[in-house]
Amino acid sequence: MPPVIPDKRSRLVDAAVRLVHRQGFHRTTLADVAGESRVPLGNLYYYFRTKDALGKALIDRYVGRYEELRAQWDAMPDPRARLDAFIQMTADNREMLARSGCTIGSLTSELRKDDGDLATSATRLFDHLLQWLEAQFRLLGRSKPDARGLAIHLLSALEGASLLAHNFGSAKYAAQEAALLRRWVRDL
Amino acid sequence: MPPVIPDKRSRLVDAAVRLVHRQGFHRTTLADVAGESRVPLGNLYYYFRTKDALGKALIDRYVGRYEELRAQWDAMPDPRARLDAFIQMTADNREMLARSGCTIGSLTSELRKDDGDLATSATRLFDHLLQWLEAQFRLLGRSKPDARGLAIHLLSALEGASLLAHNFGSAKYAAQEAALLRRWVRDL
DNA sequence: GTCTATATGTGGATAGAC
DNA sequence: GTCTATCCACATATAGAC
Repeated sequence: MPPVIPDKRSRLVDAAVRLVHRQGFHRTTLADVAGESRVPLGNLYYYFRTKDALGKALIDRYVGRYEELRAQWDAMPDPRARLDAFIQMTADNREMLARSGCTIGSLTSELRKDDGDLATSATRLFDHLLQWLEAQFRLLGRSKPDARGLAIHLLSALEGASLLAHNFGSAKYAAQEAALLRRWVRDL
Repeated sequence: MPPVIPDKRSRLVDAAVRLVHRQGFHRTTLADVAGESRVPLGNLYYYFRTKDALGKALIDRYVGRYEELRAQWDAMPDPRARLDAFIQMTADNREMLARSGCTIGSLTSELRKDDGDLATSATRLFDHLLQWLEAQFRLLGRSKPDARGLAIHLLSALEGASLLAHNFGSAKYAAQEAALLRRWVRDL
């Protein structure tokens, strides 16, 4: 049986994920994506009629990733352990965060300054995440507005720490803030 | 006496500040900047030989702004009041943050993905800020590593909240997180 | 479905008159 | 110092053969 080679569409999105994270969406050309995935440029247009279409597929890919992670976290019995796992992810990815920042954070920050549909379609990523976080704090007995505030605080702190790690090119910022937030959740 | 018209160089940087904040650096063309500041495109190159040179002037402008703010804050006798004023700035600017995000945060996040000098020159903005914050926490009696961690936490949370406000196009995220952080500083 | 060649538009940058 | 006209590189997108 030959090794499984992902279909071209997936390969294109895979390449786009890597390149966009490293270079940003606007600075990543379709020729870059075609080259990285070893698909001729003209052929790329068979799968994605415009660059925006590729952008949407990129966002869909992130949504899919998030749903997988969420399923893993939801398998844990304790909401506190779930939050801990969520925070730990930032510590685990600290080197990548130092190199290129948070995939979602930097993408939304970039795309929100555009005017087309892409500007709004990145929004839903954080929306899902915040709702899930809010649900965990509610399970810890917090009132609805209180839980919302804590969810925003936690996500803000992690996104900001990723931004700083990226700004300074140093994983320490992500690691240190993650450690602080883990203690914060433990003592809540 | 005729009204004071800022010299062309300043006008160009002023226009760049507005446009880059709204559209991002890469999507802001030199023609945009020339148009906004009513300077013919060819003439712009007399003041800035390359787009990167304009980018550096942009960063210098932000450094200047920050030094003015810092002088105001340092005039306050109490470090707790200084931190409070720092946080309050995010609440005051919440509508602007919802529209275009944090000027420094989104600029550094964008430029850090480039390879030239610009990528590193945006870094110093947060560096100055963190050092000042750390000094305030030290004045509150914290140990050096402790103060550093608190400074990172505070800046992270505010930058993350700005990112969320921008992502959702809603000032609430900035306002709510600022309120939470003011209570946090008060009770430290 | 695949791929080469190319059209089209745009943006940074320069030439050179004034 | 100022401004018009233009060059050139490059990125998105298309045409059309296979």
